[in-house]
Amino acid sequence: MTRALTRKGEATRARIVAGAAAEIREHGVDEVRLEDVMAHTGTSKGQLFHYFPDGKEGLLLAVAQHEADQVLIDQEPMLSNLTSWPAWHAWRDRLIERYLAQGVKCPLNGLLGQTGRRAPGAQAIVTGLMWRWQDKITDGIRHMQSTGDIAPEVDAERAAAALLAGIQGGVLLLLSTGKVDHLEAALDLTIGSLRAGRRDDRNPREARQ
Amino acid sequence: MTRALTRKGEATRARIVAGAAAEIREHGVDEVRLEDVMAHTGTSKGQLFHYFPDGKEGLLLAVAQHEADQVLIDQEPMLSNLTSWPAWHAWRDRLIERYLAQGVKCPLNGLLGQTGRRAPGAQAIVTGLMWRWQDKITDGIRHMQSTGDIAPEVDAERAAAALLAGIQGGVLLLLSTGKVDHLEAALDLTIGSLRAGRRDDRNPREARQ
DNA sequence: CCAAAAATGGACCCGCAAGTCCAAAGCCGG
DNA sequence: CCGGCTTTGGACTTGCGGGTCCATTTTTGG
Repeated sequence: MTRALTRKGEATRARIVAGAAAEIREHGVDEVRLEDVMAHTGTSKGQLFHYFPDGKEGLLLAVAQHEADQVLIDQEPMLSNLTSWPAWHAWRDRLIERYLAQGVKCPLNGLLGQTGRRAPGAQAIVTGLMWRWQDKITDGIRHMQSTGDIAPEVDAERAAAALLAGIQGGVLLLLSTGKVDHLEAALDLTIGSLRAGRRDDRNPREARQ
Repeated sequence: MTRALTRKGEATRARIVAGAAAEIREHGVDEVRLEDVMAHTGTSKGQLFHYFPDGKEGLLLAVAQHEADQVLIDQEPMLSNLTSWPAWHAWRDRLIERYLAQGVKCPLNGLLGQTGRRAPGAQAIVTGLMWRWQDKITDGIRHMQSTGDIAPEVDAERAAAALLAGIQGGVLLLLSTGKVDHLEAALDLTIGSLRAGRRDDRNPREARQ
């Protein structure tokens, strides 16, 4: 079925995905025309539809997956080794460095806001990315708890969720304000709070209507 | 100049903006055609271009401003009166309730990801919204410091930035996962951390390369 | 070296939706 | 009640860009 790709074909397909991804990062999803991708990758319309029979839809989906994977890869090896405070801060620095460098050209932005609405599968890709990301953070917290660096009362799942939210929001605000301040603040305060090792995690009962 | 609008004209213009906003919330920016807005608001193409000479661009900008204002209005009167812990939690509950109800239909999503790229001015609108939002939170923190409910060493600006980031990320994750967990976690942990009233805010020097 | 299959190029089609235009109402002040 | 405005309606134009098609070249396996 899916196996009918020559070595050369495989290469071309990859080139298209990478080129389209770059183009999208640069100009945003709905600014990018198939023609742009063709020009940027040195391919013809025939090839595009040869490798992506579903047209733009399919291509976008492939790009989405590509970008989602890249997000986590860019955080390695730190993300998978959150086993000491220096490691955590190295990860923090990597995140800030990466997003600062990337600036406004955010694949996530395109993924969520735009691709999300279009391709039904893109939603799943983003969701999957988020869960994988959060799981990695959770693992890190659990490991720190096993070494006694984080208080055992902390709800690892929940703390990871909050941290991930801070990161996403920080990046979002970087996109609109152009400043990393929010990302830095969110990372530093949340990690600092873990480091202080108390249970901030108060059960949200009282004010519930 | 800008004054050539009858009472009736004013009403029609407002009707168009409100209708377009609703339509966009429901279906997303780039799914909405002028024709949809016309149908939904009982207007004709002539009127659209009469009131928005810049066409879709201008209409989108007006909608963006309308939605941005609404975001803050929806948090009142809580947001402007973060003067006690119960008030803070009432605000928290309002936020969660609002975004839970709204679900996937997020104006921000459209604003940032989509309108942002298109209209250059939309970026400014979002940025303005974020600063106003953050300022309100900062005021709340400062007030709590004045009453001794939050430790004076806390950097109000920075803490507000982190909290805002958590909120934005929480909403973003609500959009992709459909769960409020992240928003809840971010709010509860960050507010809880303020309430515990220590300086999580450690200077991020050490790990800096 | 030879089919068969895959890879490539690019001309063409076609629908959609933004934007234009103007003619017909409706409203307003004098 | 009149002349000129704003307001409204909707037919028409237009260009863009995704998708189709097929002819040609290259690769592959035997």
